[in-house]
Amino acid sequence: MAVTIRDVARASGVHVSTVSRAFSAPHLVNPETRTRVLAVADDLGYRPNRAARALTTGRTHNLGLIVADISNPFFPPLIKAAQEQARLRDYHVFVADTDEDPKVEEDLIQTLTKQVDGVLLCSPRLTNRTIERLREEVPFVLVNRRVKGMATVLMDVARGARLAFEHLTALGHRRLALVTGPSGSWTSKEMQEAAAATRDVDVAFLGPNQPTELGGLAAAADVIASGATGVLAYNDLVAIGLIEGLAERGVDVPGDISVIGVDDIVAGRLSRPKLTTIAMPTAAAGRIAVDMLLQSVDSQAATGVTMLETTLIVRESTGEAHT
Amino acid sequence: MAVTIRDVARASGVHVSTVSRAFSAPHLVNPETRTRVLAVADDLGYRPNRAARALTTGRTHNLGLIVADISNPFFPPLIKAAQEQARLRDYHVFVADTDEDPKVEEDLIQTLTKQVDGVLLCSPRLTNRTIERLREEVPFVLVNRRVKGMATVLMDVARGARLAFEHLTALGHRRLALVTGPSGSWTSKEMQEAAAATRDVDVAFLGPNQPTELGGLAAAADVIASGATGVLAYNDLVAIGLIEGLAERGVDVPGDISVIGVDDIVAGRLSRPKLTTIAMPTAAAGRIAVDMLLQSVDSQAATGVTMLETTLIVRESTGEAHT
DNA sequence: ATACTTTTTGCAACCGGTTGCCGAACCCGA
DNA sequence: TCGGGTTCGGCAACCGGTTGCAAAAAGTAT
Repeated sequence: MAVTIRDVARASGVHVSTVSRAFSAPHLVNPETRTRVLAVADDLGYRPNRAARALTTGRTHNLGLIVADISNPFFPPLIKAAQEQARLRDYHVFVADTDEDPKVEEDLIQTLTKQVDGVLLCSPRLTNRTIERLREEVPFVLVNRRVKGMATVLMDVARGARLAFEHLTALGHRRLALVTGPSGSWTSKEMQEAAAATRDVDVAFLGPNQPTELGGLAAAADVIASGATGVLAYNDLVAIGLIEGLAERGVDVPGDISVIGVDDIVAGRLSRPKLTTIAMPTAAAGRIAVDMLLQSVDSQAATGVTMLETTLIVRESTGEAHT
Repeated sequence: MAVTIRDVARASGVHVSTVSRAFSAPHLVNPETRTRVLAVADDLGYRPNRAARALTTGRTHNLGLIVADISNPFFPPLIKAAQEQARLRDYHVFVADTDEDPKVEEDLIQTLTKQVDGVLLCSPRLTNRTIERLREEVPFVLVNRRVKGMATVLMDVARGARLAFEHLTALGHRRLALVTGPSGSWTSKEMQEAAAATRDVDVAFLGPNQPTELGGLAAAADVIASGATGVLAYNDLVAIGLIEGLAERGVDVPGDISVIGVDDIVAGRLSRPKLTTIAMPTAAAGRIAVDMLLQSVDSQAATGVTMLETTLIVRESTGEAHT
């Protein structure tokens, strides 16, 4: 059926091992022989069988990429970048979606483990303990989650949150709120810490909430009840939902309440009012994470933390407080 | 290192073939033996090596899923559903993104081909000829694209478009416009045909456009120039961008112009005005496509067309024409 | 020309499963 | 107790590559 290495060997009058080496260890074969073999291989349309290769080398040349929810616009740029980077290194990527469910997440990892050389865990909801257990089975790189001793790519949300709160206080807001995300979220925790560290103003914690528009919609009542006039939302989706929820209750943004999101998704740029937000370098995170992962696949040295900068982008959803 | 089938065989005092059969051909082994073997396997933490299995069976138990752009909110529900369905059948899914580029798309298919048992092609931008050539190499199922003799899942956009135009004319609009998508798009073509078939009203074709908010934003000028008061956009993203573009030019939706989108993405439900749109059963499409694909992987019978219904959802972006 | 390297190639085992074939064990009825 | 039919399990080849080892070839020094 498919053309194998033996077909190529026969057609070019050399042993299969020579063909194999022509591909995977060029320096071990006479350049002349090599070009001939390659020509024949190309002629026959030979493509190495990755399953066979995986069997002997123990390398599948596949990576796993696990995200909480593909539908969240935060992830696609990261996924795209990761895939592109992986492709450059001749790796393929399995993308899996956990539906924000830690149990699904663990299952998924278990299943993937045998099929991939490494796993990228984005914003995992698992406990540290579980992550540490799982790391025994397969190399990991974490994105947006901190576990001691593990390779990690972080985006500096704490700083972003600080910028957000400073922006709000500079506008005269004195009662602030933080609409948090899911409970297992590192991002959420970082934001809370940043909030706790801001002086001279109250920051109410409202949550946990689903990290979606619906979550924001549902949080609108809480926000109003809290009396806050400036709020930082877990992400843009939540912010957009929140703004909608507030509008339904006759509260204007930014007239009555200022809202800041996180992620800088495209929808935020086009919603009305345009969303003030903290931009996250997701594509860079994806690329870097893949590089770290491949590195730790080769050498067992799988540590190191990369911190990426975030930026506050001021648009229309924040305004001066009415004193 | 990892526990293999031979370890299990040794530990349970049977031959490897028996262990193998205990897993993949239960009826060929004594129930008693089987349970014992399974117990031992479980005890040892044995997991079959998929690469090894793939080597002998020729089945990788992987599927490829190729989409034009993961960032387009239209796809994630489809991807999720497809993955879930695949997982139920013990298959994994490679998701790949072509960036709307036919060349990347072809490359991707070529690379994936050897790694998967079948490929799901969503809204491909390739030519029919190319698709027909590629189908020789691996089973395909197409989503949102019609190529004779190939297994296909379609969503009835033509009918949806008809409903949209009827809705607009019923509101009194007499000059309509269709903001089309990319040139290779089947959906776009269907919409154009539906437009051409509507009687008693002009439908101007504006395009091609990028299938994103930016595309819609850019199309705003054309729409105004066309003098249309009712427009159907290629998808919700385009519609949202268009509404924004119109707003920037002082044109109100739905006051001055009515806009209808396609896909019913969440953002449309939360944008202002809430988007009137044609809902697409994307999750169902993903599930069904996977089933068709797996079916055509087993038996070579790879044909059949499934057409899924679409629905018009009227929200706030359409209104009466001012006569 | 001989001995000794170094490069190039072939040989064959191996990775971890699957599967066709065959014999052993077991069941049944006569 | 024996023949015939099932069921069960073992044997071994095979899938398509990779790789350690050794032989062959080519190059170098003496």
